[in-house]
Parts: sequence; structure tokens; C-alpha cells
Amino acid sequence: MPSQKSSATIAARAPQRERGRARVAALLGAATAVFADKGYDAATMTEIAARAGASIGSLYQFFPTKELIAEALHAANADALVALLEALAPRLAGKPAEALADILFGEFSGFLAEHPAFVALADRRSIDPKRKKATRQKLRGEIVKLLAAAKPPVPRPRAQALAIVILHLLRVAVAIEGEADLEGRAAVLDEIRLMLGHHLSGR
Amino acid sequence: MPSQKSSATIAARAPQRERGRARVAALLGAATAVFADKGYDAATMTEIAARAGASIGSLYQFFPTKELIAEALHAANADALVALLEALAPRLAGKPAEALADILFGEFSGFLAEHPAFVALADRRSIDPKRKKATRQKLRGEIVKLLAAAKPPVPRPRAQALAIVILHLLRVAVAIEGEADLEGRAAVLDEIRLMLGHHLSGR
DNA sequence: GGGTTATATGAGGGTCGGCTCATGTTCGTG
DNA sequence: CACGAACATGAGCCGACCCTCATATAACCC
Repeated sequence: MPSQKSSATIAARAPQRERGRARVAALLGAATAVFADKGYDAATMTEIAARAGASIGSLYQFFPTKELIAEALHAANADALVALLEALAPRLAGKPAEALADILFGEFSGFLAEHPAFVALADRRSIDPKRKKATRQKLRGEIVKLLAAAKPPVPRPRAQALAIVILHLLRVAVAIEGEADLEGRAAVLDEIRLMLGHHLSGR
Repeated sequence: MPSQKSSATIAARAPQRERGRARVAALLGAATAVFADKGYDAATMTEIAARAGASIGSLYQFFPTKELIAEALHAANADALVALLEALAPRLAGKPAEALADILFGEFSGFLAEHPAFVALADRRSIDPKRKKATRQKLRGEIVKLLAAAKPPVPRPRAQALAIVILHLLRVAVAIEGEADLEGRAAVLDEIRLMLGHHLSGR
């Protein structure tokens, strides 16, 4: 299979010159900010263009549709997450599943701090179910790999179910981190880490 | 404090005659359906009115704002959930926390089947934070009560954190139930129940 | 420099949805 | 019955937002 293009490079009308690439980067950055703090529906193309210091026309030059810029951004984020998990494998190989959980929580939290639009875009209704399922399975696959490489390796079939649970727990943890009422936040996070850690380490 | 009105009865312009009460009921029913399968943003007042067999004017007679009908519906749902948890107390008193988790999962799933708009409305951005926090704390309080009445009672401070975790897990479980890929769904749910059960029962 | 392609701009078209209002219709009440 | 309050109706206003397009500028290539 020649010329495999990463889904991160999907921008409907690809830029050709350097100036274009810079624009696309600026636009994606602005889109990240706007989608992150308004959500997909409330985000407006006008604001994205403005925050990027571009005109609406320029925005539509590279992303002919609101849906398309959201897709491109989400795909790039998903690729980055998968890459992060892959890069994590060597660091986690051989460690007990318990420690694995701890590290995953930290890394995930950091990732979402740098890609704040990821959850908002993943949650929006009206996503192509094919794409959604594919993304999810790639993420699950990475977690399964990590589980298989842990100290007492987790057997494949159970690992599949565990991966789903872990991904959900990671999202819950991030949601709790972002909640307004600070009170007892740390205790709740500890509780979750403990629970998952115990559950992963046999009993 | 006299004339305490349940928040479930909040409909900005309250109906006076029987016909009005029936309309309000029909409108709330239609709103439930529309919000549930389109989400708050994509739901339109026109469709809500149509599904209720009413005109837009009638809808606005009782709910002067889209925001208001969403609030009324959500408040009613929240009240129903709290009532359900209160009614559950006698049935659960004295049981081990483990069993408590199992029953909660079942009840929660049933509740959301009958109030399908609850999650969609709770998740929407632009909710009054005061109201959001109040609702959450009421729910947490109910869970804490249940935990305190379990076989080995869970001490108050830890119960607070546990309640938050439990509520999140309930939502995760419901989300998984509603996912398209049936494959291994039961296994995942069992995994979650097991994990929480073990964690609640001492270790 | 001339030609050609990539990129930039922003006014405005078209649509859609929340909401208003003037005009009814029903119905409890005296 | 008569009167007024509660309720009903739907055409249309208004603003917001996605997107188009005609026109302009930059930059690469010969």
C-alpha cells in the first residue's frame, strides 16, 4: 500500500504553499479553542476565523464545512492519542497492571489539557458511526496491548472488556478534575485509582 | 414554610384549568422525546409542539422559552430520581454494600429508560451552575444515605467520595447499555459491577 | 515582466429556528 | 345568557449562522 496518508493530514482542500500550511495550523488552533469552550453546536465559523486572524473566506478555502474542520481536528487528536499510547508501551512493559492504571491517569489528564477539544468533538451527536467505532477500537486496542504486556499479563478476552472500562474511567477522572467544586476532588480521584488498581491486580 | 411547591410543578406560566394541565403534560412528553433523540441544541420548539399536537403559540403559552421547558423537564426528572432513591431505602437497608451496587445499576437503567431525556438535559452546557450543583448534591446525598444504612455502614466522609464515583459509574453503565456494538456488552457491565462491588465491600 | 496558481477578503444570499402577537375559541361563573 | 379569563392558533418578524462568490493580492515559474 503506497502513499498512506495519516488521517491527521486530512484537510479537505490541502494547502500547497508554506503560507497555506501556516494558515491551516492557525485555523486548527483557533478551532481547538472555540470547540473546547463552546462545544460543537455553539461554535461559529466566524469566531474560529477571527481567532485565527483570518477571514471567513480563508477558513472556507481549507475547510469547506464546519463538519469537516471538526472531523480533521478530531482525527488529528485521535492520532496523537494513539501515538502517545504507543510511545508509552516501552515505559510500561513489565510493570504491574496497578501501576499501569496510575500512569495512564496521569498521561490522559495531560493529553486532554493539550487537546481540550477532543472530548467535546468525540461527544457530539451526528458523527459518522463508522469513524466513531474505528477510533474507539484503535484506542481499545492500544490499551489491550498495554494490558497484555503487564507483569501478570491480562488474558486477551478479559482485556477487551477491561479496556472499555478503563477508557470510561479515564474520562470520568478527567471530568472530575474539571469540576467546579474543588472539595474532595483529590479524594474522589484516589478512590477511582484505588478501585481500578485493585480490580486490575487480580482482586 | 408554607405552600412549598415541588420543583416538578415548575412551568413558567402554570396551567389553571384541566385542559391546560393536559396540554402541559403532552408538551412535556413531546419534549422528552425530542430532547432525547436530538439533544438540546438540535431540538426545535416547532417539533415539540407538533409532537404534542399543539400549536407553537400554545407551547409558548406555558413555556415562554426553550430553556425553560428544558429546565422544567429536567427538574421533574431529577425529582423523580430522588424519589426513586428514597423509596429504595427500605428495600436496601441492612444489605451488604455489594448488593446495593447491583440493585442500583438495575434501578438506574430502568429509570433512564423511562426518562430518556434526563442525561441529554443534564449534559447540556449553559446550565445554571447553582441548579446543577444543587441537583448533584441531592443525588449524592441519597446515595450517601443508602451507603450509611448498608450492612457494614460506610463512614460518612468516605461515603461522600464513593457516592460521586457510584453516580459516575451508573452513567457509564447506562452509556454502555446504549452502545451500538452489542459484542461483549454484558461482559463489560459485569466487569463494572464486579469492580464496584469488590471496592464497596471492604476491599 | 508576464502568466498562472495559490491564497485572501468580506459583503451578502439563503435558511432556519426562537419567539411575538393579533385574533380567535372554550369554558367556568354569576 | 353574558362576560371575562384561560387557552389556542399560525403567519411572520428578527436575528444568527453557514456558506458562496466576485474580486483582489501574493508568490512561484519561465
